[in-house]
Amino acid sequence: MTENSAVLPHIENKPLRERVLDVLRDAIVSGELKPGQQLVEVEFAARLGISRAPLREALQILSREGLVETVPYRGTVVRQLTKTDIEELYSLRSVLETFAVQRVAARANPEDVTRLRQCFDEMLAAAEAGDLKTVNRIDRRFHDTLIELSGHSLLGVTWSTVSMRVRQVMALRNERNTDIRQIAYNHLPIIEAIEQGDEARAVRLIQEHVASSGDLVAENWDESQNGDES
Amino acid sequence: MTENSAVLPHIENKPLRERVLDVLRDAIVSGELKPGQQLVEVEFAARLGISRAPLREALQILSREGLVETVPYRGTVVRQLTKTDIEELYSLRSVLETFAVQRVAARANPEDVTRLRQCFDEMLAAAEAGDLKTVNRIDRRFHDTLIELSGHSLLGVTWSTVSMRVRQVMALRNERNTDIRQIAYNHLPIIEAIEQGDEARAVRLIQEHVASSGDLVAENWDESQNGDES
DNA sequence: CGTCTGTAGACTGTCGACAGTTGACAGACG
DNA sequence: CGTCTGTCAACTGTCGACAGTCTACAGACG
Repeated sequence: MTENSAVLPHIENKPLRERVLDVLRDAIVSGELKPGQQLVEVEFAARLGISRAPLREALQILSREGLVETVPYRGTVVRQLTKTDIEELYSLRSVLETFAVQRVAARANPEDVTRLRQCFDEMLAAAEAGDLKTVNRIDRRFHDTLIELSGHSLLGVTWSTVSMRVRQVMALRNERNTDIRQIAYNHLPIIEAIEQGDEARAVRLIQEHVASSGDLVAENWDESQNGDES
Repeated sequence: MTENSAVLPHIENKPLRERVLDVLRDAIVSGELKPGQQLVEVEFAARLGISRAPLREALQILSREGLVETVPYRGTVVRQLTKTDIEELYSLRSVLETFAVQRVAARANPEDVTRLRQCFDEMLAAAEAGDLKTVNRIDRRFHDTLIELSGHSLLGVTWSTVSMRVRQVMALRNERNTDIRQIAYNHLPIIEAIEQGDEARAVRLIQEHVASSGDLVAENWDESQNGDES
């Protein structure tokens, strides 16, 4: 070991399947690949400049995550999202976040609260600037942080699947521009309840928070909006 | 369509990866493949009489399910189970089952109760006969049924992952022969609470039920019991 | 004309071979 | 002797080719 400890950028050498996975996942949750669209292996492999093997391995995982649906000998399709799917998604999300909030509020660690407050501040700033996209990104970070702070790694991996699909729903929904600043302020009481270690109130607030956004999306969900491929 | 409607047995033609998946999953959750054991692709492909491609696709899924761990270029290993893993597993299990019980108790459907009672009866009969293996199998079925009756398909897929890993823990634990008949009787109050639509009590009972079995396993968990390969 | 059967095309499923990466060990060098 | 540098064997990662399966359509048959 020499004394040379200059910080060099890490050279990524992830297997192709992982890079493909990231690309496809992102394309699906961002709504770029629309529900119902066929994912023909030879076509996509060519488009990505790779062979079918790593692509197939990535598709297996996406299938397991519920983002695509694979029927043997028939191919892979981006999963359709029904109203029921969305209701289930948000109800499970509520259950998972409730669990996380319970654990975080029970500890009421000041450092945790600081991190959450930081999210809130940034979100508010973005809201003042009218930057909806950034607000949404920080909103995601807020909830991801909540899960992370629960210190429950299994909850973390479970959450990541649910979270991705929520993100997809957000990308596909009929834009419903509520008061953007209100979105930010909705998070404040949750942080305060956690800060005070008031578990019961924190739980009630997070449930209301998730339920209201879930209801909003579900009510205005148009089953037919996700037609066919582009 | 002719009038010939004789019921013929379905010929299974599942892709190899799915059959391989079932075989490997079963081997892992039954404890046949022990934590820490290396899964060398060429070796297993040869042992199963297939090529590496479908095996690899199956391994991707097992990895995503948390049963194995894959490090790029280094291979796949059956995942180790730490005490923390077990605590997380049972706490998440409790959360998921609580959610399911809430939904089932809220409906308090008589048919649902009948199905649960049937599990109980069979479990009791097996317990009287001293057949621990059957008791465990029906115990699994009881809890699976609870989830199924919740009518929440996303909860179902989430449960199946957790459930599998619980099964693995059961297979690997230091056998702790409690009163076998007591296991069966523990389920009865839960069923009764559901029958009466007493959501709060049903929730409390299921949480106690899961927590007690979780604690029992976690307390007696010996980290070193899962050494190396056979 | 309606129904069944055969065929063609476009896919997915599977395979065997080759390329790339890793960790361990042996030898060069100070 | 301790450290660094090749080299090697055992794997995993990736590829292109072939085999198997499905759907749709066209033609035979009553």
